[in-house]
Amino acid sequence: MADSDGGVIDLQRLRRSCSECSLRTLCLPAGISGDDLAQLDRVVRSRMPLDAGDALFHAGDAFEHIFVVRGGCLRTAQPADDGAEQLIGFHLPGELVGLEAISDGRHYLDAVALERTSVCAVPFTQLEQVASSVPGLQHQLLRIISREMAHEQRHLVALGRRVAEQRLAIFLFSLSQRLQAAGYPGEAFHLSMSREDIANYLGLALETVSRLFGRMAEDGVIAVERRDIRILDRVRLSELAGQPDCGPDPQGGEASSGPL
Amino acid sequence: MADSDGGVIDLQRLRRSCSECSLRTLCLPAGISGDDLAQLDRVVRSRMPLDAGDALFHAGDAFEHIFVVRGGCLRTAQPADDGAEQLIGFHLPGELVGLEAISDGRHYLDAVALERTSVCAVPFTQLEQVASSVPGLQHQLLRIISREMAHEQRHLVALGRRVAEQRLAIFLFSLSQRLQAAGYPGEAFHLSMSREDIANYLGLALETVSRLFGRMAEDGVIAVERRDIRILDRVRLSELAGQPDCGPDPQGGEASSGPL
DNA sequence: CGTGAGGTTGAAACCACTCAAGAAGGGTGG
DNA sequence: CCACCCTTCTTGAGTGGTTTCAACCTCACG
Repeated sequence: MADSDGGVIDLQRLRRSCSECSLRTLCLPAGISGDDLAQLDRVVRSRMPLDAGDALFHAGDAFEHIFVVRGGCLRTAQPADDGAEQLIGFHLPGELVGLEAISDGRHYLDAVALERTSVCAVPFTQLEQVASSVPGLQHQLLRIISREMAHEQRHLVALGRRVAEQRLAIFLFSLSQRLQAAGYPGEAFHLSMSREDIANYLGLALETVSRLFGRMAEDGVIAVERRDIRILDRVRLSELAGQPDCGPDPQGGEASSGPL
Repeated sequence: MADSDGGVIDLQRLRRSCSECSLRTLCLPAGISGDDLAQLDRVVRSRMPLDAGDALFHAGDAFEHIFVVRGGCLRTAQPADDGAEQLIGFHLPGELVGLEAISDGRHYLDAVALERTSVCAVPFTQLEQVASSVPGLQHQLLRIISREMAHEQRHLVALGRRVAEQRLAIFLFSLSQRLQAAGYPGEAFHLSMSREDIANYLGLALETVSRLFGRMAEDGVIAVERRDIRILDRVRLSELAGQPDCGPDPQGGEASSGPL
């Protein structure tokens, strides 16, 4: 999703602090400044970028860090005995990964980069300590966690639809909104995940996803060229998704407007 | 789920403190004692029990409290324009409700009691304040939130299965484990939700759920009598669910064992 | 004892899945 | 630069599980 910057490893970047990060208003530092931000900065560690296919963690690994996606895209999936897996989430810039492992102290998901992806690692124990002394950080952490739950719940809504086209519409609509929130164009974007991943994510066969892309393109709702998507008719897409278009013109419908 | 105690409103009970609550080891007070627990106790408010069908909150309501189920069962659902809704979760004793509304400051789900249900209400702002001064509470709050995310993710896994029987098996298996965690028998229990709710929760038609109960009973996996369920063959149920039986005999399989 | 909500059961239609083959890149090595 | 391979995606045809529509049952309740 949205090109990670070039191929050269920029060591300068790895040292970049939260205060200089373009995602700071979305991420943990939101609403924090001065000395408090410095405290946070001291525990956050940038990591070397992951290449596509690289794992951030595996099921069974000890839980030590919360991760924040800074650029690129990750997928988390629950492996099954027979090698099958269920895709749990795609994670875009500004989003947190690893929260579900707090309670066990151990990951039960695999997290893998779908493209060149950079993340910040936040040692959980230290994060808790800083959050205790910086109420603004605690608040922002809870806000972000809540946002992640809302993402998951939209995924649940998608999977609950019986008609495959609705599921895909919800997926595309939600992805568009999340990309926009992360500062990328929401109308035209590149899918970093395969048809197979989308199918798994939506509980469909990959052939169905492929056919659906074709049909939605025929209908003029979207344009598809391999993994490049352009939303041509946002209203129709939101109708398919069964959700009010809370896009550029949020017309005050407070009650029924879903989560991001 | 599990009878809420009688019908008489026990005012004494409404004043009962966390330190006397049977759920305290599952709930926010876990690992907290003494003066810290007293601080928490001061902000937690028991509520008059809800009757079946009563709403705890509606989509559109301002978010002010986190709720903890003390007894009974709640369902949360996302309403849609056309009156349809997607069921998001069932909430058993010891579980939190309302977390997804933190980020918006507004609920977008409806929460309704499925039977006579008592809850504690925790004003969120005050909870944050106490959590700042009581690190153990902050930690426990994050642990519980993580547990709730794990519940949701198991729901995702269920909805991702293509075969209806697997979805129902995962639902029953998961419900059994959660009831056990809450201190109720996990082998035999009463469903407080209708077939329609289960179907909605699993993305199926209610007739399919009905037929599935019949088939699983024929196969000797469970016994069904109206809403009373008894698990007869836990191994076969867990196989259907596609998950190792992490029941009474957890055989050390760390990596592949799913969340609760 | 009527009534209605909730649940079961049956038959037919349909949508999505499976199996299968082919097309379209993208990468590698000669 | 082209040939080749491999992965990914598309497209087609047939099958089957789930949905839909409909009737009937059962129990709780007034």
